[in-house]
Amino acid sequence: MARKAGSHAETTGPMVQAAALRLIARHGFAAVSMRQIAREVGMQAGTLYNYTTDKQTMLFDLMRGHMEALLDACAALKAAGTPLARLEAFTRFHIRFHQERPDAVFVSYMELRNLTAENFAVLEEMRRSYEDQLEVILRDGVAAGAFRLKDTKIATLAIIAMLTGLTTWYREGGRLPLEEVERIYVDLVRGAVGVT
Amino acid sequence: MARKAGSHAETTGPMVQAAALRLIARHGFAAVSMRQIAREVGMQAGTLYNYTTDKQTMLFDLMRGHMEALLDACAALKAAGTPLARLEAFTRFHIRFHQERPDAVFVSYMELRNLTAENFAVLEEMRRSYEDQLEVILRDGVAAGAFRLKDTKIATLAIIAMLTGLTTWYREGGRLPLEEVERIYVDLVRGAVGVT
DNA sequence: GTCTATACTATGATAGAC
DNA sequence: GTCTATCATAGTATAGAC
Repeated sequence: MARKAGSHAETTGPMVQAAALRLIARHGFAAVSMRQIAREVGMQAGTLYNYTTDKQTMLFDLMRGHMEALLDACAALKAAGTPLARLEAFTRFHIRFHQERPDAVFVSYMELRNLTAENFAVLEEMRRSYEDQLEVILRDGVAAGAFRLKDTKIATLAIIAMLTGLTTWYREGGRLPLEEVERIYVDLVRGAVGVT
Repeated sequence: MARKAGSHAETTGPMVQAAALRLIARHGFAAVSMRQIAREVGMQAGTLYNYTTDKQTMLFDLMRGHMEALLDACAALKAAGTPLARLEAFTRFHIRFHQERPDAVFVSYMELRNLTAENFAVLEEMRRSYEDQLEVILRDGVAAGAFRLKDTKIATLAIIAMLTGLTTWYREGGRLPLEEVERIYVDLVRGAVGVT
């Protein structure tokens, strides 16, 4: 099949997504215009509509893509070993995954209110599904007598908030290497679940 | 001093602030128009400019007001007792203060990127000052041999992130009363700092 | 202090030529 | 697939009457 002149769909699509993600993370969805995104990619505003039906869909696709990648990567974690070992693996996974994509994390946590009700519901379901992965570990640990927790649901939310908070301050090349930061958070999490 | 007809500065000013805070928390700063805020208060858009010089100043004043209230209330905490007692007092204070003002918290954490560089710097300094209150407690606890922490700075940020995360899910009348939720978080924090 | 009216700029999205 | 041009609407902010 011959390609038309000026046709670059396979590379341009991802470029549009990358530009949108970066600008939205920086300035917020409502503050970023389609013209800005187009300029960033080097095209005219109208051309963007070859890659998305509208601005809302653009945001939703970015956020869904991030959550899908998160769930896929999390599912690939081997759920073997003691609850403590699994908790450690989850902690390190969460830190690494989020630290590698600060823009997507930022957008996924900050722009929920700019989604339509339907799109919001889809993402909420995915978020809940991710949280469940951690809660199962916590429940297993409590059942095995390894963890001491009053409420595994609240502990789940508290731990995820604690770990995700890292993305607001950690920058590569800072005071500590990520390896060391990971170890520190693992210790904080171990303590929080009552491992002594 | 006679007041002009239609003059309600003392009550209208706070009403404008309250409407702006609520709308911005709901939809985001960039997504809310001056017209919307005016409509919420029951005035015309132009009249808003009797209460603020511009939209940016309006946002900044809201955020600064929140941080000032936070720092004042935190300073009023008696810094007495053991490090563990002070840590517990800080934990309960942070939870209560944030839970009472979900809109202000939301705005203060989400709209930093919509501030000018100068305004941002002011708020960053206030935030750092608040974090320092907790870090002093953690350092004292480590010095006294009561806490076991590898890095008090990271522990400070981790604990604050964990506690603030509560505002994203806690709603009055939910599964647990705030009193109980507080107790659970106190336990999580105690564990995180290595108190057994 | 509030209103109406308006200046000026920007927005999301579409149509049609190439 | 991209561009230019455009539509219809909405944005912040100001001026001047009352």
